[in-house]
Amino acid sequence: MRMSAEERRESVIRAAMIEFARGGYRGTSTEAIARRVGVSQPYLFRLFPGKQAIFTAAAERCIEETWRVFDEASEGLTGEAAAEAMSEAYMGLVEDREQLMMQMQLYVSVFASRVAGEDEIGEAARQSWERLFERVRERIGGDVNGTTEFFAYGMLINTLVALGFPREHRIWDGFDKHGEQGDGVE
Amino acid sequence: MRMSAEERRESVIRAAMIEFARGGYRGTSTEAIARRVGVSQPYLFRLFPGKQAIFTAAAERCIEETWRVFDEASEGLTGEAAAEAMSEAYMGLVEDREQLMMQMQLYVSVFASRVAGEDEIGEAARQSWERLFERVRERIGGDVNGTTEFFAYGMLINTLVALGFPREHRIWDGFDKHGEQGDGVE
DNA sequence: AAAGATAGTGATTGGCCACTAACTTAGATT
DNA sequence: AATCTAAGTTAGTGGCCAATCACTATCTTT
Repeated sequence: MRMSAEERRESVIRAAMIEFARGGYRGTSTEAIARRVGVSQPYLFRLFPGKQAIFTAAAERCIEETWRVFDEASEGLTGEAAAEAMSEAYMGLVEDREQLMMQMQLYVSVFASRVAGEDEIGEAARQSWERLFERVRERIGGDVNGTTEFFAYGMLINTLVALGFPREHRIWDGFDKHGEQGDGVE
Repeated sequence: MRMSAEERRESVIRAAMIEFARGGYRGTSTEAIARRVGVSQPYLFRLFPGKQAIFTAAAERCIEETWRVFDEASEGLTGEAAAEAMSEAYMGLVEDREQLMMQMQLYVSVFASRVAGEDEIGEAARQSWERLFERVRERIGGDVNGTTEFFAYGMLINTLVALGFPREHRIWDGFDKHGEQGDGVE
């Protein structure tokens, strides 16, 4: 039961990803996170300076993990083969929806906090995103247009999954014949 | 000052789009919406059954308005020309960010409410979205893959704008040479 | 075994917020 | 001018929630 502060922080981040993914920043109580961790609510504030910091940590972890999945899936591959491997891996990644929704929550939260005046979280998010983009680009082989297309289809996948379109729905039809055009999705 | 209930509802929806876009569902108080309308907060509950209903109305309006912009921009055009016109119009649309962020807020809220058990808002959102897709497809000329690509780039635009990447940023580079590949963005 | 440090809890608080109930004002109709 | 109706307000309530404070339990070191 008892563990080091660092280990606890780790499990808080994992729990926070799940809870924030579901409820967003404002819709998630620190109580809910603490309950999931199995720890008292006030203790969170010993591990993190505040709720905002927990969210930021979860968001950063979320993007990192995306790269981890891409990296594993495309290890040793390049070009089109790498893109296809990463696309397939991404479809699997969004399947469990926590990763996906945490991503979306991050996007809206960045905007909200920018409106509120503080853009720290946005600064961090942009950096993480750009790094992810560059890593994917490198893995694919340096093609900027191809990488952009890769992410474009990824963002559409995000939207359709978030909206709850089942994979059999005809809205997904445009993904089927896509290998022919060399985009690497599906 | 005094106006009919229907007119008031209209201005509530417009105010709600702005406020919900910034704060999301949970992060927006009915107080804030009422203040923007210039009316007392309890009066909102005479015009709408509850906060949720206000959000739903704003979300639906948001998607409708997107089509209105597409429709105007591409009137009389077909195929590639229509796609290009709509793409350009979309870049303008997301410029003022309210439309864009309301869209994103809708996506995360649909997921959240699905998790919470009620999928009514999701049902409505999927219908609106599919209709938008079909309308665009029809305007473009029936090509499913092209329409999918159109929306894919649209969703990437959403993400990059939400994250706050300025248009000069290199992350946008992949959009530049895009006409060559026949996608119609920028 | 004592002492110091680190992990963790219970109780509380001040503030916000969705929603209700009861009342008031403005405009049209007779 | 009186009346009816629809627009709008003031006051209030119960519930939730981030953060703080003061405290306890467990481990480690000497």
